[in-house]
Parts: sequence; structure tokens; C-alpha cells
Amino acid sequence: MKGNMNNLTPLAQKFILHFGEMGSRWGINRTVGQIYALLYVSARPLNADEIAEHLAFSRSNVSMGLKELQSWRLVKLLHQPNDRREYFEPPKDVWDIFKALLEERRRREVEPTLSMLRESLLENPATDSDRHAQQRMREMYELIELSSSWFDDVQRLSPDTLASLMKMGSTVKKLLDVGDSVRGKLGFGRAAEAQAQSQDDDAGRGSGGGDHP
Amino acid sequence: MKGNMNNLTPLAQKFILHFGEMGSRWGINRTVGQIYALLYVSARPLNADEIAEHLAFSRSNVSMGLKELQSWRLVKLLHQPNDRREYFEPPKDVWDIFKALLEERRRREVEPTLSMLRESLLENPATDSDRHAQQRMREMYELIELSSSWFDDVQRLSPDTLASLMKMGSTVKKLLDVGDSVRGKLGFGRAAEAQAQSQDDDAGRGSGGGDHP
DNA sequence: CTATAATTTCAGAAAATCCTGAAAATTCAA
DNA sequence: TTGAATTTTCAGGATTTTCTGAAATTATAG
Repeated sequence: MKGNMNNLTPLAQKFILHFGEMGSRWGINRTVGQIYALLYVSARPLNADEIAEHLAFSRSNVSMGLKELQSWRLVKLLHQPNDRREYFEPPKDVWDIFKALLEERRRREVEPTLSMLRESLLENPATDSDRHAQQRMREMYELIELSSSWFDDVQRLSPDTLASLMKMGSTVKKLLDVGDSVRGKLGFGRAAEAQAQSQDDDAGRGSGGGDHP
Repeated sequence: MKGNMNNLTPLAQKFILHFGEMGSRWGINRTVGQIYALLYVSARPLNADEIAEHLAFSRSNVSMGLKELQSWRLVKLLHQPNDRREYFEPPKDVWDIFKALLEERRRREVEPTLSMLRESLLENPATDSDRHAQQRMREMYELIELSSSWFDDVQRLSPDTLASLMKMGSTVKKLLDVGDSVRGKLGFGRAAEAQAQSQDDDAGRGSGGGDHP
């Protein structure tokens, strides 16, 4: 008796369907998107059978979907007293979800490219055209490396700090200027840092440790 | 006479092949990824026939790929003197590429979700479970809306400002604290702003700060 | 250990997406 | 205009991805 989502209110249906569609624009498939959406709006953890029932998917499909979601760290497995089955729920705090998403996405979409670029930049350019290509790759490498490690840093901030940072919006820029005007007294210099990298082609984002007091 | 990428040096091949693979993890397909990679490392603009030749794709496939890349604003169309054919090249500055990417991605991946959420939040919850679902949606909505408009702001900064911002990494946090200590004198307050939203309706995560150092 | 409940694996059917060649449409020089 | 050069469209074959049911595996209660 597989109900076609008929145990769900229209509101939930809409949400779940949307995540199914969206899933594909993302890197995950419809099934996974829907499972996630269902868990996200559910008032309590669900087990695989319940999910299969709600969404009218085969049990095995749900199993795979949950595996995938776990690998993204978007759901956590837990148990109910007196019940052998595995239950699933997403992290409570949306900010944790957000961070997990960014982190995992970086790991899968960005890291491999960084490695490839790193390797390519070590190779010996065979032709003029290779030399040009390598220069382009270097530019790409530097940008990715920079934004990537920036994410790293920012990600370590607490949700609250993160939130207030964002609420400032472009005020950050002003702050940045203020920073310039007061940095002397406080002992962390931006100007120096900013200079450092843009000149020499130091592939590998220089010394690393030094720059974050 | 379709060469199997044999007019490309191993270095370029590697790069192009990688972007092909990666493309799928992204939302674009292999072909589009490769076309982009080829243009990116090319020392001069290329026309569709040249691309088809280099990559051994059908002419029509290249045509579609270029359309797609244009819709992402990742390549620009241009003409050579005395040549009717259309030539293509990516933006020179990697930062422009980066921004185009983020912007377009937001438009396609985020905006639709925001609309859906906005609509859903207006609806009348039919059940208790709906009420809960709506609350979860609200949390999601707020987070996305916040980070999205933050991107908006940051995106408007010049590449240079953006770069130095990133080079600061988590130093931003320090700056933020300094900002607190001097904001009175300077007339832009973070505390006030930050407070505004997080209080009145943050059912989501209790007072926050505690669990994240 | 055995029996049963629960989960995972996996071959291949079903569905979705990509890619091509041929035909249609567009552009522009003459 | 005309017609050659160039680009676009699109039906359908080729490929890839998703999804299922059946069988295999794992876990646990008794």
C-alpha cells in the first residue's frame, strides 16, 4: 500500500517536491532531495520505512539516499528506546546545516581542482602556449586557494559571530578602512598582508601560519 | 578529420579533461566544462569550429555549449576583423569569472527556493505538523535571505577590496570586536543591527552562543 | 546458536540526459 | 535579391543515471 505522498499536507508536499526538483540543479538527485526535505520539516526523527512510505520510494532507494545524506553530514542517525530500527534527523540548527553544506561542497568540488592545478603548475611548459596556459592556471589557483582558505577561517566562527558578520553586509568594508586607521595600535596589519601575495607568484599560499595572529 | 584532442599539449589536455569530469559534479555537463576550460587556457579567442576540432565534438554540440556558457556569462562573444565567424573568450580577470559564477549560481539555485519559501510562509498552517514545518521553513528562509543579501553586498566590492578582505581571513572577527569597541565614535553600530533580528523570533536555536566556542 | 527483524548490495529495467547529423534559419557580401 | 557561409534547432540514437525487487548481509532478541 504505497500512498502517493498522501499522508502529507499540501504545505509539506510543496516543500518536498521543490527540493526534489532543486536537487538536480544541485549535485544530488531527486530522491535524496526529497528525503532530506521530508526529514527537515518533520517534527520527529523518521526511520527508513516511514520515509519510503511517505514518499512512495522503494525501501532500497531510501537506504541509498540516506547513505548519501550521511556522507554529506546532513542527517544524523539515532535510536529510539525499544526500537531496533534506525531513525534519522537533520541537525537542529540551520547554521550547522549551512556549514556542513559549504564544507562538503568545497571538499568535493574545489579540492580536486586545487590538486590538479597544483600538479599542473609543477610541470614544465613545453611550448609558448603552455606557458600561457600555466599563467592562467596560476591565476585560477591563487583565487581558489584564497577564497577556499578564507572559507576555512570563516567557517570556524560561531554561528552567532557569523550571523552578525553577515548582518553587517558591506559595512565590512567600512570596518576594513577603520581597521587600516587603527591597526598600528593593535598589532595586526592588513596592508602588509594584502601586498604579500599579489606580487610574486608564490603558488601555495605562502607561509600559512603567520598571517592569522 | 577529427583529431582526438591531439592538437593539444598534455598540459592543456589534463586541464580540459579535469574540467569535463568536474563539470558533472557541478551542474554543467562534460562538454560545456571542456569548452570552457579550452577557452580559459587559450591564448586567443576561438570560434566554434576551432573548438569542435580541438575537442572532437560535433559542431552542434559546441553551439549548444557556447549558448549555455553565455547564459552563465562565462564567455563573451566577439568578432575578428574580416571574419564573419563568432569568436569566444572568457573574461580576462578571474575575479570577474568568480563573481559571475556566484551571482548566476545564486540566481538559479537560491532564488527559486526563496520564492517557494516565501509563498509557503504565507499559507495557513492546516495542522500542528504544518505549524512545525512552517517554523522550520522560516529558519531556513532567514538564513538564506541573510547570506544571500550578504553576497549581494560583498559582490559589489571591487576585486581588490574583496581580495584584501579575504586575505584577512578570520582576522575579520578581531576587527569585528575592535569595531565594537570603537563603533560609538564612528556612528555605525553592529550590536544594534545584529540584535534586531536574532531576538524577536529565533525559535530555532536557543540562545546560541553557548555550544559554539 | 537460531530465528527474525532490519539494512545493504546489486543486476538490470526505467528514466533522464547528452550528443549527433541533417535540415532549417540566419547573416552578410556581392 | 541571391547564395554561400555560418549558426541554430531538433528528432531520435547513445550514454549515463536513477530506481527497483530480490537476494545477501548484518544485527539482535531469545
